[in-house]
Amino acid sequence: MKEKAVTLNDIAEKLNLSTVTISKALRNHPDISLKTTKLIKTIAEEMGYTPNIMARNLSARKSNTIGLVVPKIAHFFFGSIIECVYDLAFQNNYEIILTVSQESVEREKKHLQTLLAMKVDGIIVSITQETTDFSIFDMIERRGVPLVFMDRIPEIANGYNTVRVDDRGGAFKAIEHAINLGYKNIAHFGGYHNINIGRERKAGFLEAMQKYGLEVNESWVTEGGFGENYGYDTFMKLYRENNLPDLIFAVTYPVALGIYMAASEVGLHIPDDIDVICFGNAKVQNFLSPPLSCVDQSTELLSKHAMEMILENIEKREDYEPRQVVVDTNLVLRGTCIRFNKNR
Amino acid sequence: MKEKAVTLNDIAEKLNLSTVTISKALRNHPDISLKTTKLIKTIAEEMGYTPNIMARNLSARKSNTIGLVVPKIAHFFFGSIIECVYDLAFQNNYEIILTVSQESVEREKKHLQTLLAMKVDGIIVSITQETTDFSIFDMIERRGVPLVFMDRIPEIANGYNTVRVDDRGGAFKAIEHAINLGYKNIAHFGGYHNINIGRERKAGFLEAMQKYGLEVNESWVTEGGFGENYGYDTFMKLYRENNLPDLIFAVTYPVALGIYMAASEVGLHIPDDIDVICFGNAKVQNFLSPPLSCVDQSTELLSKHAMEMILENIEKREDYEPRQVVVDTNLVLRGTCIRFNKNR
DNA sequence: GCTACTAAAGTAAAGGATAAAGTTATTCCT
DNA sequence: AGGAATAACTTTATCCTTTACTTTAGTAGC
Repeated sequence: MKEKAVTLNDIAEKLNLSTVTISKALRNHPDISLKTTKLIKTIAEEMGYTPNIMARNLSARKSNTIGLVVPKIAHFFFGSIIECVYDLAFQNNYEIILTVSQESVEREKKHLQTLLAMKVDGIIVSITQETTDFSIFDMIERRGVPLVFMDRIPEIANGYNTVRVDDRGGAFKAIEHAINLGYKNIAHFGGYHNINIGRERKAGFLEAMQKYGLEVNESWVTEGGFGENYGYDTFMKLYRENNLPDLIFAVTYPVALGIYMAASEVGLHIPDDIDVICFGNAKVQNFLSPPLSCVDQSTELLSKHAMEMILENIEKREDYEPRQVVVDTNLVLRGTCIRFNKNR
Repeated sequence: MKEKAVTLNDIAEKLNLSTVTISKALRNHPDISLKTTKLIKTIAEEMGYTPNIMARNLSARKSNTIGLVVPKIAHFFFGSIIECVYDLAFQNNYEIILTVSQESVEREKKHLQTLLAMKVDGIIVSITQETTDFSIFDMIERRGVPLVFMDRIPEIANGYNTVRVDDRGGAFKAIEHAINLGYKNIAHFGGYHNINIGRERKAGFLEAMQKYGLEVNESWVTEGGFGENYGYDTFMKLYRENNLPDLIFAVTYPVALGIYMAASEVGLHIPDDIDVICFGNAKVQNFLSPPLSCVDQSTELLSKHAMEMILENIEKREDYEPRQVVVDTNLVLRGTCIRFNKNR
């Protein structure tokens, strides 16, 4: 019933050659004559040979595999990142082992250990919101496994490869634009501070406000995560207190979606009654009404840099010096935050 | 500089025991006394031992790994599927090797070969829109590798494990609901017919129309894919021809998004001027105005069945009989397709 | 005191592929 | 002709772990 897989040995026996000759021929090794190589390849194809990757990796001490650890999948940002990374890996003949921490520190640690055990050639990781113990990363370094932090990076990342978005600059860009339109009463629904993206986006917001001498209303600067509920609840709270700003800068687009929902529920119209802009781009923003403006962070660039770094690090090994890359942002203006309504 | 990984042998040498004893102890084999087992585990921990999964898999002829092939990642439906599958795998101590075909037949084939080469214990696959050559799947079967088709399944799936959504029933449910509201002029922006979900959804639409004796306007039943552009373009075409229906049933939610965009562009209001309902649920539908009603297909159920089948198939091997599972759908009513506007 | 059995460990081989070093046979150079 | 260089293979060792079988010592039963 079950067909046994064809091995190098099977081919070798059939052709009365040694296993190694087969192996070399299939890898186009110059040791083997063109004629023999051709013959071997034909027969291998005919017999339906597929290499045993486990055996190959074990023997070659190289897996052509990169581990990827992300906190979430069904999320536009990470979905795009993953897609890009997979694409680049495919182009470079690498396999990706994707693992998902679901924002859980224990899972993250377990996944990293698994990746080490699988002998991946390198690891790209976006840490969870709560990662505070970095000993595992030191261990990875000591093992000599190339490592790149992407987007979500630890506080002390010196000596590590990092690729991140210019969160602070992006936030600054957005707020500066809003201020130039005439906005003064600006709120920031911010993310958690223990993660760089939360801190930096807030910092950019504050920087812009300060630069233009605008007062920051404490009750308008909140901290509460990255999800729809947070946006919805915070908006509702301010609405009930009759304390709404003119513009809200949301830390992520789901937070902005929560705001859209709340606004529509209480009959306030965006962008006339209250305006919104957010950090992070997603396709759906085009289909909202009004289409949501945002600070775009290029997942392509992020992924490209991360892959380039990891591949270079894998190739050069000891001779490689870790780099810190910061990717620039773009302000994408659609139907919000494009004019200041004086009659508010 | 680089720390060499600790192997069973290293522990064995340190303790003056044989490698096998260490291996057995770490796997709680009854051959080894409790005392020795404890000692070995302590030392192993101390030395920072991590098993070499390549070697283990090679030796044990089992990888505890399931291959997953999907056409897309950054897509709500597949994103959710993947997330669910990963979750279930984690709970069952399996690893997932995810590969993405990007709707390309060649990539799909290559990925399947890679998964075979990696000696995964089973494969779950959602085929591309264009997969017509199924010989590779026969090969997988002959190799005795458990296989489950999920959501997107081949035409002739007898003898294979399949898990799919009741596309026809779901479509029927939606159209029947609409007809009961009073709708008569209903269009269907359908998907490609060479894939089951395209065919079946259309069949459900036609079935409902026929059951209630409604005429099907040929120019309202189109075939063109699953993306935003298709929805947008088709709507615009009908609009220019002054040939818009009262309700459009979109084959996917991106198609519906395209319709939303087009409608807003030409100043038509949903759901009063023209109404929409679609197949497929996504979080963002709640944040559109009006919130988009749809036929919900449970990714949890789909994934759960697929994983259960593959795990059972892996365990029972030869004694296993392939199953065909059909998952039911739910009509989720939000802001569209909830009343029929007579003044149209 | 002898056989039978069990507990706890060890030995050898297998698993499939690759790296490094070794073997022929042939060609080339002077 | 003698020696080096090269082409085309083969041999052997290695990667690390597991499986199947064997050994050894000690205990129980009669």
